[in-house]
Amino acid sequence: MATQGERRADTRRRLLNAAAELFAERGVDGTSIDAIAERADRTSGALYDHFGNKDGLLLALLDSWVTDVGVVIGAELATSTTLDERLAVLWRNVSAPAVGDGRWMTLEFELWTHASRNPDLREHLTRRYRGAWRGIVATAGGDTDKAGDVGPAVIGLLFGLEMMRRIDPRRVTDDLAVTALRGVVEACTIGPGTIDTR
Amino acid sequence: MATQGERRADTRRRLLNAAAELFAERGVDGTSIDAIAERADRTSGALYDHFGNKDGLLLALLDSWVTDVGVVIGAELATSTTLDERLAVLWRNVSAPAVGDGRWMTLEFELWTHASRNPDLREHLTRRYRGAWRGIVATAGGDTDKAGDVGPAVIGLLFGLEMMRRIDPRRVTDDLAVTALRGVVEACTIGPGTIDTR
DNA sequence: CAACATACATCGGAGGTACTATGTTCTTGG
DNA sequence: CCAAGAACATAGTACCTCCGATGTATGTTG
Repeated sequence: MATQGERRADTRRRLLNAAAELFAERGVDGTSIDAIAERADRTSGALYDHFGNKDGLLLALLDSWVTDVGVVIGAELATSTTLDERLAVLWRNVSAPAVGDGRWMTLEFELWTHASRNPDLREHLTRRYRGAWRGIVATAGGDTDKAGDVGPAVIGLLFGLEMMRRIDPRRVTDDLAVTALRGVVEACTIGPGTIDTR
Repeated sequence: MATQGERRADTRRRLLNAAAELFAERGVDGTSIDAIAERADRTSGALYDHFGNKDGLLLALLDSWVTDVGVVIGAELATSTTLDERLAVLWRNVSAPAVGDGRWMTLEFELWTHASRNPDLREHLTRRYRGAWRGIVATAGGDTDKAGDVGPAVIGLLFGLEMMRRIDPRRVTDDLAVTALRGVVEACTIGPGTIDTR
């Protein structure tokens, strides 16, 4: 019934979903092409026809996640006014993202690790993160000279806090995250040692 | 000439060094037991006799790294007085550690990823990080109620900043790191919104 | 120097891996 | 209705992997 294009798009979704699940469960290296194809009710031949090889699948998966999460964060930021609210939005989308059953950051770290040894993947990640850093400046920072530094600092803290939360969830509360994030934003946008009480 | 114990200790060191190199180069999953043994000029039989399996080797390697880096950090902290100096010490030992030719954090992230799917490893890491968090409180924090939170926040920021630095080294300067770390310390130890200019 | 222990090597089974070349079925434009 | 090709399956190659049972040389002890 479905046209060829529709069927192809469906299998692409199936393969990406299966890969996301298995990568999060067993890791990228621990997941075989055949296992992904099997969970997607397809065969390895279809997978290679779509993505070429394992890295191609990784890149495609990465892109699909980024657009999904980006859309959610953008929508939530649009309805928030204060700095604390915005920081809470960022943290919530890292610690308990609406998309992907909490598999996002697991996958993100995995992709980062892989990128540190794969030039193509690394270049891709570099572009992504630079975009995210710019978004942070627009979201949290003012227009000071040092405001540019707030991007890597905030994203870094978000990621690092999530790592610590995975180690000990009780110790990394939402309040702690927002407090720490505010500290970084103030330090990076206003300058060392002086802060207004608002 | 050497006694049995000395030879065994030497083999152990060789295997650990080989594993550290290969894990950093190709990743844990990308490294075979045979490759480790070969680089150490031993065989897989010796490796199994020493560590039982790959996870045993990982745990042993983890312990050796932690003690090494811990000693260095401790020594450097002892000779530093101001908060900024101490934070700079922490950052330097993360971004350019004296031990391991910069392979430490690569390995640390790898181990973290592995631990997220291996209960034994995770428990091990949990204990390690809790110890590190306590060390941070003693190093950077005062004795406020919220001072306990400074541990996960500072370690998280250190790790996250290093992740960002790997993506774009020029954007994450030492000054940025110390500034951001100070912001987190102040926000977590003193409380929200108010900071003395000293 | 006999009796034993230690430290490591050898060898191989059983299975998994990424990837490819070639089929097969179905859609679709003319 | 039919040829062209898209979408996927099949079956295979060539290789690598962990792991352990067994063998052996070296060290140590009574």
